[in-house]
Amino acid sequence: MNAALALVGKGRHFASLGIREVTRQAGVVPTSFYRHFRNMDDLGLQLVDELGLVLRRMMREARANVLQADKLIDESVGIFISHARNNRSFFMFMAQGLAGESRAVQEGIRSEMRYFASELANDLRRLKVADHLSDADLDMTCDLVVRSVAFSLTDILGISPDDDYQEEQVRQRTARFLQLIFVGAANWKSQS
Amino acid sequence: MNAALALVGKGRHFASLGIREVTRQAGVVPTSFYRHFRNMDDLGLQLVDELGLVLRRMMREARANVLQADKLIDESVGIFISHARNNRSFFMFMAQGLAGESRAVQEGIRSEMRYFASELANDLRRLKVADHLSDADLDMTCDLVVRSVAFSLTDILGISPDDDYQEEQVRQRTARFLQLIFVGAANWKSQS
DNA sequence: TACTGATGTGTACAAGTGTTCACTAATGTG
DNA sequence: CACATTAGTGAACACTTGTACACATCAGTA
Repeated sequence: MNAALALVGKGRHFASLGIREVTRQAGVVPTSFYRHFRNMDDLGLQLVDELGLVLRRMMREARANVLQADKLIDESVGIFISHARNNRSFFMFMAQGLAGESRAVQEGIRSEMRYFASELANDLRRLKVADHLSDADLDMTCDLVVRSVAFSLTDILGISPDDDYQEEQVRQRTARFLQLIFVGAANWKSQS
Repeated sequence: MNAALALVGKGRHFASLGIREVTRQAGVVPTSFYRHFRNMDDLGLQLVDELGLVLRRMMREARANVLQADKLIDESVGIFISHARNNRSFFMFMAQGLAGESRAVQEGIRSEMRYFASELANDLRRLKVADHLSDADLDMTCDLVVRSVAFSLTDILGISPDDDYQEEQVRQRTARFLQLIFVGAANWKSQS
């Protein structure tokens, strides 16, 4: 799994990886592959599971650092970007998988995102921001937030890892997207 | 190019296509490939160019049908979805390319989206909605709109082409995303 | 100690891969 | 008409690919 991630991190697309290629990168003979996975799709699915762990770690860190609703957005975006930086390959895999060729992987990632969005909604309920929103509308808002941040992935991963200027640009743009969405949510009339 | 698109439409990922595979689908001998393209990346780039045409056609139709700002959102989302339906393979290619393995294709699609967003901004300026927004803020809003719609691609393309119920769900959700964004824009205080 | 389960190794094979080269058929222009 | 350009052909090359099978190594347990 690390070998596959490493290749993805080097710019390869997961869908184009072969068993031999992965085992070669892992420093192991091709046949060993079958001791762990039935095929590449299977490996992809297990990567999605690990991706879930990464996202949960990120969420935990965000909850620990974002104490008041004040700097919520900037802080969260910052945490997200630094995680995307430190787990570059994982997030690349995620971005690829959203339109990948394995339906199962696709659905897995989608489901991780839904979970993430629902947890975000819970946190916002707890923080008592957006009390005027119905549950459904809050869920929708969080869904849109998660999607927007996820889309920013393609921005972040597209720039060189040490281009601090461009990274700052992405950070600001993403934060403003979220601000725009939250302004929308604040003025949203539920059941309109 | 049609052969490649056809394979993508069948669920394959562009990055995993080979020259022989494409020429086989095209009913042509592998060597013929080199008469038209230098390699698969080259083919991808030319597909991006054609994608531009598809998007422009879509924009033209939208401009013709959306006369008043009244039903703007619902109408536009409808047009988008019907185009995504009729050019399924093209939009699949687009969704894949955003995180594809060819940096050039990636950049090409990104640039088409930027162009689309800027045209949208111009249209909105012409319609005199959002007059209170600075140019930069309107651009940002349109960028977010285009991203959200683009993300919906993965929703639409994920469902079976004749599942009308799910398609209607996606249509409504996408429309509500855009409404939320526009409510945000309407209450946005520029240069805040 | 002997056994078992998990992991890794070599060898093998049939099929598929990208790319080359010289050749052919059709097209439209001078 | 002759000629150059374009698109397609077929054989050949050296690799790479997925997968199967029998075998080796090691950990831990009874």
